[in-house]
Amino acid sequence: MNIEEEIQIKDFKDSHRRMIVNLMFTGNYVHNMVSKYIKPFGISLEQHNVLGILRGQYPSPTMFTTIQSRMYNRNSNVTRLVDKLVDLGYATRELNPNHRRKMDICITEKGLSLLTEIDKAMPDLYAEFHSLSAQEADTVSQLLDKMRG
Amino acid sequence: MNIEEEIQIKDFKDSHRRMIVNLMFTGNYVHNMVSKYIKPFGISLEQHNVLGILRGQYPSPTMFTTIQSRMYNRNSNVTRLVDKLVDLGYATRELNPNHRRKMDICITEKGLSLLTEIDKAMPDLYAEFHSLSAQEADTVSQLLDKMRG
DNA sequence: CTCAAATTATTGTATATACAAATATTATAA
DNA sequence: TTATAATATTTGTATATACAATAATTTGAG
Repeated sequence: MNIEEEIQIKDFKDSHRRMIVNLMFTGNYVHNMVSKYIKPFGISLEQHNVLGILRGQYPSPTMFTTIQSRMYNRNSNVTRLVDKLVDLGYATRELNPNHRRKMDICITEKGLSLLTEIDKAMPDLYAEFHSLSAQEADTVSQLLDKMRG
Repeated sequence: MNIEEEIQIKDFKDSHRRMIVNLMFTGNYVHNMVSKYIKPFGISLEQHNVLGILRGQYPSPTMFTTIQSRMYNRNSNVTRLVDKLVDLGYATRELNPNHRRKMDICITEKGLSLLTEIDKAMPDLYAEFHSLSAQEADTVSQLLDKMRG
């Protein structure tokens, strides 16, 4: 269904407006799809995003600002997301011994196992996006990168 | 900057994963850009979205489910967004006289004026997206429509 | 007609977003 | 060295998201 049908707009004034609306709508669409896959594992998409970043540095620790700069949504409040992950036993947080204003955030073994579990289900999720070919998916990525300038 | 540099990922496993991440990231990027344009007018992007839908039906009223189905984000809680718009004097809400379980939501004159004001600033906003040509913007829209199936 | 099902809107709750202010620590410049 | 600026994290607050539960009304099958 095209974006006009999807949200019942007769016609957009120009191509850029259509694209902007389409990007916000489709961003939410994708977010919802991925979110529904991750929810059953007991964490949110945003918490999963943080865990993935921690795994990328593992076994080195990561600090808050680094996590924030690598998230899909940089407005996320990393302090509170990490709080949750620590409560759940998926991450640890301690003061960096050399720079006492920095925090060392680390993924735990339990966190790594959880990610492994979630990874197993991922192919099923990605399969839902195969109405586009790999080439078309690449085209989308290239155009989005160019759009953000 | 491409998505790998943007969120510091060395390489994605495949084209579809890169696209999915890129869509979530870029959806947030666009949301933030548009949001910052609308904020100074005293309403949120989501409230603006509702007002636009109400204007589309004006002078006919619109009911909650119709608003919800046409929003960029369908998980929005329309009751509370409309509450806010009514408080601000941009919309009215009354029981539909023929179907007492439906509500008639209408944009006010004040709401229409606000939208007109905001529209005046829009070309400046859209200009920020012209790193893509109109053809490229159309290609993005077509591929997103196809992706959603 | 009557009762169950469907529709429409509201409310409740936990989490996330957006943004500003506060706090603590480290770096730097006079 | 001391004051100032920069960095890193936390906290506060208002709004929005996500989802489930409730309530009221209308529809429709029997």
